[in-house]
Amino acid sequence: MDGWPTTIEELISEQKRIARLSVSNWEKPSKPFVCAAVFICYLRQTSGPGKKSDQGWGAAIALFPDGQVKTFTISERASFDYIPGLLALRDGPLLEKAVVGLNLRPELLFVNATSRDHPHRAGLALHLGYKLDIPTVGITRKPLIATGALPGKNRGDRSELRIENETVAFWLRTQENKAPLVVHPGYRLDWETAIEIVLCYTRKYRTPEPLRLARQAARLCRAEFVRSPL
DNA sequence: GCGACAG
DNA sequence: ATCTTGTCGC
Repeated sequence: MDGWPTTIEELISEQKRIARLSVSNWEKPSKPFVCAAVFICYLRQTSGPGKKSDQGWGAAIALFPDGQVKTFTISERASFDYIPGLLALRDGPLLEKAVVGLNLRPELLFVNATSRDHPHRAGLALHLGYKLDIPTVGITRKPLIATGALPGKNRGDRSELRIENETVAFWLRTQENKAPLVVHPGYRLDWETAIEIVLCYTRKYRTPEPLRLARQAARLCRAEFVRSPL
């Protein structure tokens, strides 16, 4: 998509700019709303971190209040190597195309990336939300640079993740006896709302339902390609 | 200098 | 992200 930095220097400069933007907090609607998620997976046979030109599949899904699901998938080669802190160079354009392909404006979007837990306080969940002007919640398996003690063992238990004295994300236990995940308040999200939303969408599984469905869709798309390549 | 490092 | 092997649960 348009407007994504293409060099390390451009991205860092954009991250610094996005980090200091001031925007109003999103308020969770009192009525049911459309929630979306976007996910990218890659095909790679080599080991080690992802490289430029790896074939990738992006899937965006919208979950409607009545349970209906709308899906959009797209495949493209990676635009950059994977470099921690610079994920936007690799995944930004494809993530945006996938969400735009849904052809609707969700109230909220889950992204598999950090937000304030970032060297310049502008991880990809925040960046993508800003670019699309959609409130975002970032979900990752582990922090990027923030640190903090693990949460308690019960669903809903949480603990702060900080960079120096600043709280940037939270460990959150969404299922008892399962590994916690990291909740990153993204674009226009305050931490209380982010945690409330994640608990809302994790009644049955550890991963928020929209993100689970997007991951499933992306992997299914990849599997179909592997079965019969063009 | 060495290791760690969202996906 | 992906890989690999085993195990548990619906």
